Amino acid sequence: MELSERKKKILRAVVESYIQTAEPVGSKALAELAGLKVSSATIRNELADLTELGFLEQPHTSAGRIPSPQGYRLYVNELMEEQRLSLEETKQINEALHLKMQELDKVIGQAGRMVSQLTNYPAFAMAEGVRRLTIKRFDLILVDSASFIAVVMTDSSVVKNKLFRLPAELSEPQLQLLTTLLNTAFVGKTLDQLTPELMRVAEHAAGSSYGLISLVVSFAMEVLDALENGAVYTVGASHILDHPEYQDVGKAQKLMSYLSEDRSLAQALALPALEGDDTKILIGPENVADELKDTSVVLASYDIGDGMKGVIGVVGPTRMDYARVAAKLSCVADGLSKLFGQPELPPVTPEKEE
Amino acid sequence: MELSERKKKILRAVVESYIQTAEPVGSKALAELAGLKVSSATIRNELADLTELGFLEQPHTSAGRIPSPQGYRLYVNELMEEQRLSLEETKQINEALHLKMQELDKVIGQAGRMVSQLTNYPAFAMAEGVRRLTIKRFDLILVDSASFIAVVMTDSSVVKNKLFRLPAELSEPQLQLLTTLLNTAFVGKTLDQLTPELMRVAEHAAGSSYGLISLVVSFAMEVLDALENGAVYTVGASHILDHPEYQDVGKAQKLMSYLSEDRSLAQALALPALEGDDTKILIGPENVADELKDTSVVLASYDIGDGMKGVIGVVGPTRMDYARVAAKLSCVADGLSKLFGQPELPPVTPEKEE
DNA sequence: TTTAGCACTCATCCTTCCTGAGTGCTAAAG
DNA sequence: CTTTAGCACTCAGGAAGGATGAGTGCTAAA
Repeated sequence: MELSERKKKILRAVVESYIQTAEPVGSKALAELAGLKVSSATIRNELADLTELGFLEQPHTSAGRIPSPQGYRLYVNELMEEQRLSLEETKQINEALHLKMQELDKVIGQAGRMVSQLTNYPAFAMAEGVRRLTIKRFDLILVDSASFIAVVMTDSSVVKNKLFRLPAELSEPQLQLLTTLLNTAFVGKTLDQLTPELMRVAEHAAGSSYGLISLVVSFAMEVLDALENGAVYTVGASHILDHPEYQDVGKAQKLMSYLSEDRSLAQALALPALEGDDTKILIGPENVADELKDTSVVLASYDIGDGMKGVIGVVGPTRMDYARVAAKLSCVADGLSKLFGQPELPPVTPEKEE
Repeated sequence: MELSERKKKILRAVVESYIQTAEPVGSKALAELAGLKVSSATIRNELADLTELGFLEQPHTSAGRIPSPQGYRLYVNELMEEQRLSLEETKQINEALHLKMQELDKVIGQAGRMVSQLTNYPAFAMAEGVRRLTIKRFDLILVDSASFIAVVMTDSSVVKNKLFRLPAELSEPQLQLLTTLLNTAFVGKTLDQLTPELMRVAEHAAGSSYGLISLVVSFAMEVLDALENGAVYTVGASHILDHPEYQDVGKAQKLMSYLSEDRSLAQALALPALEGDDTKILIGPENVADELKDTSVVLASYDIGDGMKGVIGVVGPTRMDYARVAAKLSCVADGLSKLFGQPELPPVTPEKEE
């Protein structure tokens, strides 16, 4: 059943007023606000209908109405005006993106940080490996005679490194040998293909090198594992205290500690994120995780390339400025996609001196 | 003027009880608790003296006493029993340290995370460069024909990398040339020595390579800059909500947002951290930063080697379990110092398979 | 110097009351 | 059939007024 035009207009007014003020909205206020030329009594009748249909709720008999999750859903789907960011803002975001994106594996975290700053909500960011990753290359760099750094690069172009110290001297040629060995024996293998047997064989070929091969390969395995199981970052959790729905410290604490459990957050949001491809909005009970049943989540995903997908999102009370958040989020996601998709020219700014 | 033995005993009892319960302590409770064979009236007299001397405070006339910052100070300096961690605990911490310490530049952050988990307070971690850093080595790794990764290693053995994309093809030999050029022209230079002129000269020697030299060197400069100006990490800010002194959301929010301003935190704590070398305790108003005037900070520093010093610490209400926190903190700091100071043998555990 | 006793203070809790925003319903008007 | 005015009703939230009890300071006796 379709709602009448007038009902929609009223519902929209309720949602938007409530988003702004966090106070239940009454019939009188609506009569002025909604731009309808009817009396508050008429509005009351309509409100009663909307409540019965499940789009609005009443905190108590003598209070105004607030949107129910269903109400928000309708609003988001049909009533909400897509917010356009000004060119100015878009530009700012993109500049910030270019500036901040340093190391590839930190992109995810930075993206989260940015989104949180932009929206004033807690944000999270994660990456989902769609395919199995492999090691693309090993480099061993001598630091001094007793230590070296292993640099491991995956086929998704993430580079990680670790310092190893050794009880005995190590010469450049030895290291060269090891590097070659590593590169021939282990490159192109997925995590499961890096078996202990393989390591034993390589170890043997290397002769007596204190089990270095195993050490480095174990490190590589950890790297692959971490990447495939998608690290999650949450940023700006303290922003939830900005919103009146979390004036109750107990509530705030519950949500916060849930947000800092990166694992569960990832599980709860991985699926929805990968379905659609534009921004996705999950309102209150639509979330699978119990802890999120009365919060909303706005997600956007972007392509990192090489079968990796990044997901960024925002968590907040159901009373969230969906239009604004969605706009910003999709701007960031777009920016990131472009950042990964297209070659980065030496930027126009000629030379940065400070 | 020295306090009498009995006064000290009472002060200590007040502090310890208050640390546990967060409730003002009354004379009657103390009479039983403090193990003194005197009546509550006597205690009352002593309490009155201690209050007059400034070691205790009264929230209001008919409440018990709570320690003043001065009281905590005396407690920490003279009365507190150094807490020893059990061997079990020490071992656990050290194991966790070894397990978690992956990439060198992430050590700092991880250390903070650990401390926060261990103490249930928000923690921060930072590194202070005592001397100027230089680049030790450049590596350029070809990803595909249109992009490469620059790996930069500083003389403090931190390795950072960044992906560069290019409008045109790039061959392995070209990259080799660039690498050599970078390594001859820029290695061993401090940040200020990497002048634009130097870059122009090198650029010229490289011929037409789209200004790649500048790009890579700029990246290196950013790395040096970031390292020297000590990144700060704060972790577990949400823990402050665990403590009753922050039931007031306004207060909690203020502290939280201060904690997330990494810069100011670093400034406020860099100095004290570098002075002493064991753990250092700053109580309430002893902090320079206004925002920390009614919180306490416990700090420990450790040597990263190569002129870098790491600082970890914990922030909490003045009513903090100083003994416990200090013990854990110094255990972690010791562990880290050892980790950096001594060669890491291939650990005893023969082979980790999961 | 210590202790018992007593009057006093004051945060906290509970109850009660009041106010006002907002409702639902009814009956008249359009 | 829809809209409106009017009115009785509900109920959260704040203000005001005790009552409670933990804890104090002081005094006078041991």
